[in-house]
Amino acid sequence: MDIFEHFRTTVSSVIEQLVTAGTLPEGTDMSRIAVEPPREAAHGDVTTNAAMVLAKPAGQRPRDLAETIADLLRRSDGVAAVEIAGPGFINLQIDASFWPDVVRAALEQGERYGRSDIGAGVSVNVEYVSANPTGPLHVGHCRGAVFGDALANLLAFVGHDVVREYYFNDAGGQVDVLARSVFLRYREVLGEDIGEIPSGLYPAPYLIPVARHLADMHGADLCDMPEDEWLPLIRREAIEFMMAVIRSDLEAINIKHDVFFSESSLHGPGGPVETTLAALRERGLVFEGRLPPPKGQLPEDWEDLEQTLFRATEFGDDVDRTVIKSDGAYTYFAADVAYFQTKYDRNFKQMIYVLGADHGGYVKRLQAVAKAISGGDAEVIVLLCQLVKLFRGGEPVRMSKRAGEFVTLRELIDEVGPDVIRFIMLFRKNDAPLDFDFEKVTEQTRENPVFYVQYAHARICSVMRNAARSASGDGSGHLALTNCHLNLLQDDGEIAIIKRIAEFPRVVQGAAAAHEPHRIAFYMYELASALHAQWNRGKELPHLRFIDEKNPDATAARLALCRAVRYVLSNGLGILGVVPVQEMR
RNA sequence: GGCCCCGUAGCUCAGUCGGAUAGAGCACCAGAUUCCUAAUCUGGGGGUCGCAGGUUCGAAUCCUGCCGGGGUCACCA
Repeated sequence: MDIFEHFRTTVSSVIEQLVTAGTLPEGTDMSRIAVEPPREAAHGDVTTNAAMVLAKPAGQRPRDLAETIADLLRRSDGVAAVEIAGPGFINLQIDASFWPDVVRAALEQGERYGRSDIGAGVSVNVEYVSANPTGPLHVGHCRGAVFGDALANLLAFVGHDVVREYYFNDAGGQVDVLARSVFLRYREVLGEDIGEIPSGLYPAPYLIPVARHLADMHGADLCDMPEDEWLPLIRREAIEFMMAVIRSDLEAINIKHDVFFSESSLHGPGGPVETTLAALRERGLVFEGRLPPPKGQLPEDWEDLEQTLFRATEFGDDVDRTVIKSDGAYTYFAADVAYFQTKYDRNFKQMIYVLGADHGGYVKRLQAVAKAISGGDAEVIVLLCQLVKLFRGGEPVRMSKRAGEFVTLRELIDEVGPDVIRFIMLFRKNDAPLDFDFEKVTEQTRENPVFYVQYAHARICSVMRNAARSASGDGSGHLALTNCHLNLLQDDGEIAIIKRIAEFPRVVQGAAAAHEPHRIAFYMYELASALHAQWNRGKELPHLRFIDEKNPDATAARLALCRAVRYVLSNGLGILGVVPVQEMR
């Protein structure tokens, strides 16, 4: 039950009548016609700009054409009144008999209400987090993690086949540094005095447990090995250990990936890196060459070296990108190219990369790769999350990554809880910066939107519990609720809630199309607001209370409405990955 | 210097593929609880949508230029 879809159809059929009548030319473009909720409730329930958009092809003034359209709309089903306003808006007032259908649809569809199939047939790969396995996740990873997860939920909700993917760099210098750092800790665990951790190695103590594990398994054996023997062994152990830590941190904020993709699996003889680059070389897109010096300030140690390059400029990038360094090693980007190829081979049509704002420079090269490999068949969508600034009581929290001092995601979860983190992170557009204050977000105050929305859900649950106990409320069963007299819901506040419910599918589709899960969070807030407002009206006007023992029929209808709201809250919070709590005390 | 993002109420932010009188929370002021959870609600004041042009029936939204803030800029991961 999407009323806007319904009335879009109504408007379309009216336009077709006008085409048949010759008022409008054949093949009139209807794509610019909007059928949507007006910004102001006073303007009716549904509004369309059709007359203004079609005025030119019709050769009429907007308001004159609006009159013609309005006349036809007046005769359509479900339309109670039609008004022309402003420069030519056509405002529809929906027949009161329509609203019960909205509630009924929400109840019947329940957990499916708001879902759609607009994404059917388009498989999407959403890659997010993808932090290196060299340490636990910290707050810097948090926003992208939550955003990516909610986006994946959202896309799945509208019918996409979604795979949630984590790409981890287990090849290259960083993980060797990790292994050496662990080796040092290992010797420390065995009783050796290692002194200060040399610069260039990871100083933080989170590696000690890995070292202890190694000591348990191997005793002191590794000390006697040459580096080229212990390094790969420790590296493997350390990566496995860190990935386990990362996975469990992610689970603690309700995030689960479908695929953990290893960078090193791309390397090796005959592997994707080799074959992908070879194929591009065949096409002349990978070649030996030199790069112009970088613009602006020239780095001290810049040298004009011959490298192996990917011809990114042919696909819209600013410069060609190195795939094999002057020392013969592959760049990280070379693995990226091969990685994209594997995604493309897995038949994804959209590859979404959720990255931090500091990776903005990667957008063009990733899109260039997509164009080169898929020829435009698959699309790379890069979504950048702005950084999060941490505060405590208004004071910035200082972090120094070099000294190993940073707030880990785990600490954040332990202190404020997953729901607060997720909702706050999603209650903002992803490309806007975010200040996160430990103290403010844990206060259960009115300025905390998480509790506001959860409270609405808890309130409904409370009403249900009370209704189940009282004589009038035995109709908490599903069928009893859908068969009750929903046309008794006539109070302005009740209608306002129903209108919100009616918007949900549209909001979900808009949010999905724009890749903006925050729209769901704001919608949740508005729906909660409508519910709280109606609750409070019952204080002054007892006959409007959800449970009115003198009026069992109205009570049954309102319980049905509550249940519908509960489904919407629960479905929406489900997309955000926030738990719809049943009780708050 | 090149590229990307941001600039909306005192503060933090929404603003639907361009729509009507630009919205919400906080803060401030005035109210609401014998009664379904006051973690709630009702009312009030508060705006040069950074600036200047352009596109059109119509611009916070699209285009150009400028101002201000942030990010990023060969072989690093």
